[in-house]
Amino acid sequence: MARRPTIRSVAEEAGVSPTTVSLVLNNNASAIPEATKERVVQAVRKLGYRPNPSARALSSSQTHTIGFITDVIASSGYAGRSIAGAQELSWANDKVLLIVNTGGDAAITRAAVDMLCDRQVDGVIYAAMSMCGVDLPEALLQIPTILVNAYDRQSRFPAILADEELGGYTATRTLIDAGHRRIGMLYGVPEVDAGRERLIGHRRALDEAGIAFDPALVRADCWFPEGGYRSTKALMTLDEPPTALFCVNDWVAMGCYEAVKELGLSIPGDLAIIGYDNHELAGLLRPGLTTMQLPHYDLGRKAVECLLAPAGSVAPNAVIRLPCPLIRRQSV
Amino acid sequence: MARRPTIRSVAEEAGVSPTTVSLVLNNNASAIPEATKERVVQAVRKLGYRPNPSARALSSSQTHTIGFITDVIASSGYAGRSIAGAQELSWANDKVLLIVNTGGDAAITRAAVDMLCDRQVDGVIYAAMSMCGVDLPEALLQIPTILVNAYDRQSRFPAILADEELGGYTATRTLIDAGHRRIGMLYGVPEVDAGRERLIGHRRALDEAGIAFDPALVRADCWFPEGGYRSTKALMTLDEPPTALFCVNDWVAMGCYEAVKELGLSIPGDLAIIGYDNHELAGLLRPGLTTMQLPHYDLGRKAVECLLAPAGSVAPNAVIRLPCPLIRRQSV
DNA sequence: GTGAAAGCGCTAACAA
DNA sequence: TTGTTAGCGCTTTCAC
Repeated sequence: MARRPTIRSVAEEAGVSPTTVSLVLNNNASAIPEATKERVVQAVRKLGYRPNPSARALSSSQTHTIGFITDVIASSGYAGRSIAGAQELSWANDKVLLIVNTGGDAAITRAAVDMLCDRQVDGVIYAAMSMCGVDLPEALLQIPTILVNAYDRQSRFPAILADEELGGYTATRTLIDAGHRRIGMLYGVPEVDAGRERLIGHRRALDEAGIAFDPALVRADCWFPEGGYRSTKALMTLDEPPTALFCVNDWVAMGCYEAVKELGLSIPGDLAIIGYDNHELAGLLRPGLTTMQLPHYDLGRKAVECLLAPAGSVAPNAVIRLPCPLIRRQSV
Repeated sequence: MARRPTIRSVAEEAGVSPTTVSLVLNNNASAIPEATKERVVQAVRKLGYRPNPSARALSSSQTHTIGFITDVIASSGYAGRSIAGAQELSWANDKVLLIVNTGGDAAITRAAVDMLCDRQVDGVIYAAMSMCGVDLPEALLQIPTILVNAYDRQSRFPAILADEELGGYTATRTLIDAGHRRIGMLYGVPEVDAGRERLIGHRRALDEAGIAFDPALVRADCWFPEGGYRSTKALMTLDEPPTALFCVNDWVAMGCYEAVKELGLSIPGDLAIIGYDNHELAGLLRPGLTTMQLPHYDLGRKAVECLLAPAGSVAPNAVIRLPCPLIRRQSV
């Protein structure tokens, strides 16, 4: 099998030294005349030369590689989108992603971090599948690190998060702008940070519009369709039922749909509904579900952007929040 | 910042040469007495020595890295599961996954393959998100390559696929075993290979049970809930309606559920339903949807297994089919 | 402007 | 059984 050309063969072909070739290829060739450069470039092309990354890594300690650690690859497909976002921006910058999935296991996480240190990655992205606080191994302090959809309990690393509060605000605001004044919220379980923040945003929108918050219109314990179904039935039999509902996620919204249908009401005529997550089925419901989209792709992309930024330009305790776009369909 | 220990420092600490250390660390130490080995191991531990992968790669041309190329990271989350499967088995074998997403672009695919060659990966996995034939760059012939959820149009690489035919058979067989004789199928669009194969399996199960195939009970053009809804309504108003339905996917099954509910019928009493895909919502439906699970995780795992197997043990034109497990819930 | 030479940390052929 | 030596292919310092 034909050996690949080396920098030496290129140098010979161009009639220069390996140093010159290296200089030209790495854009450190400010002092080299165009003519020489051109000869080198021609030789490279002619031989089809491609530098050997291992050799480059050994002598420069730069691998052009970014480690991407995930805790749990949820079946939801969200992980995939963050990975895609990170991968695409990496690719555009000639970097490549090294992936490890820890299953949430602390020992594996430690081992993964060690492995990434060994491999001299340029940076590490730690992505959690459901937003939460995490404790990460000390060793990560040696490498530029950034968290996605998670925050470090000790604030040692910057975090990129979806702006859930703003999302909750926007969702409710959308309902208000559509003319609603009696707006309920099917709120998730308190353990989930995201749900809590969405509720805060919901209340802010209400306040801002001068609508008194009515605890009777908020139902907790909704996370799956079943909960949405039950809560909707309960709310719609109130003396003064809501005319619009903000659901903590699309699953809950699906439960609403079912309840509304059974009650013989119509969406959005009798009840406007807005969800959260832009689940793959949201667009297939009848009517299409208006919802807030989690910016997983953007989170991954932003993480790489931060890693690529000049050292020090992102404070270690920075928290960057990315907006959740509103996906307008027909349910509001 | 303290430098990492090198093999030399370990050798000095242990009072041996770097060669000896290398031999011990790479299990080529058959000729080295226990006592010496022990000294080396102690020194390694004492110094916290970890070999430098770049250096190792440079001199051995082995990177312990597997390239994983995906075409489109679908929102369905399936990509994530194949990646997880591949990653976990890789990890268990001290290998690591390098990920590239091509978005289905041929130029990017070529560039990705070149990059993986440059980086001297031990092997390449090409995973497509919906099962299909693909044309891959020539350059891949130089590296052990295996396809997941896709097959090479020129049969140059082995492929790992879900056994859709067997899945279709098992689904229908499940219905037959539950006592049904009039079994319909809501069959997908003909362009999708998977749907066609599921239909073939369906007919085989019918044949085997001596049930005549009745074309009136098969409806094409179902892929989303809407289609399932319409087709179910149509089938259930037949003179002799089916007592069971095999849906080409869970989305279609969801449409069935809605139609059945509207018709005032019950599942599985009046109509048994079995789906395909084990969508994340399948378990949240009432009643829980019995369905066939796509073995994405296993496909990824199997791919790594093949790559790790001794060279030549997997024929280049091999097609390995993995079964889709039946997920029993309450709809049959 | 350009090149020689010394590594980067490890492996492996060969010698002892 | 162990050590010496010569690379692996590239970067980078320093001298010409």
